Amino acid sequence: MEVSQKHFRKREAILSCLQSTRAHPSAEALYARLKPEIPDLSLATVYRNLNFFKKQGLAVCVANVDGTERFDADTHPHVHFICQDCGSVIDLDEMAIPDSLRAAAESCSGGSVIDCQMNFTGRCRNCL
Amino acid sequence: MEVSQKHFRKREAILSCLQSTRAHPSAEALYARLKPEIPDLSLATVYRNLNFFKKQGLAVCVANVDGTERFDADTHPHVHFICQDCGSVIDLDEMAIPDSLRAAAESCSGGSVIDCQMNFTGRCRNCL
DNA sequence: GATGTAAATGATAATCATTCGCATTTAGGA
DNA sequence: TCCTAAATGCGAATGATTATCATTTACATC
Repeated sequence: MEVSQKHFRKREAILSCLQSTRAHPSAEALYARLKPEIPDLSLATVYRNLNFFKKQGLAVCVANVDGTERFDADTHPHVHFICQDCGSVIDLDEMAIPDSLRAAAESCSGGSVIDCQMNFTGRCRNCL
Repeated sequence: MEVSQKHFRKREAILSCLQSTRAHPSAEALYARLKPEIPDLSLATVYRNLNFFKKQGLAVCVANVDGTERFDADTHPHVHFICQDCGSVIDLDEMAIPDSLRAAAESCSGGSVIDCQMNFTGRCRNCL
């Protein structure tokens, strides 16, 4: 059991790890979280699979905090709060992005909208 | 006149270059635009001054496109459209971000909001 | 005009996140 | 068992950004 687990796909482990958190982890954070249970995991695999998930619509990059991309398995457009001090990315579930905005953006830009992100930056409750 | 210009501050040149465009340029783009008229300009100076402008509230980073930060001298929160194909960042002036959202974000998050950005990604009119 | 000082700059090395190249391993079918 | 395509590990390469440090500039004071 121990041994056979090593031979299973790591892709699923990475995806379920991303799906199990609301912390919007970076690639490095996912790697650090998985490494103890999957010792032969490579950071490159995490990056590769995150790109794969993006292409497949299983994950999105919701923000770039201090030069590092942050990911979310919840691909439904929603609002985030990003703390400039501690770098945490928090869902603001109570705030919805109305679908009407997408249509408005398309008519204003003349292009086709694929995704939307709305991020507030500031100082979070803990850092205040 | 030609010669003395070289001795004036480059900071103002960088800022006015940023203020004169709506293209949301990267540091490299600003550098390329200024280099012909200011041959002894260093890319490091562009980066340094962009950080300075951010601290002073004279500019903001509105998006990170393909790993490159894009800047705007218009610090008033407004909506952008980012083309996944050509990487252009376009203002959607017709779409306003109501001030009420900031207050809502503060009450939802419990933190203090400093800035807000709302970006739609997709394919622009030219690339369609 | 000479001088002192703090800020600004140029050039380049260093850093850090991310991607690439390639050999190896795995999964799953013939 | 053998074959093939996909997935992976490892380490090098890349590219954007920052740090370092010597030099230059602006500007006040003598």
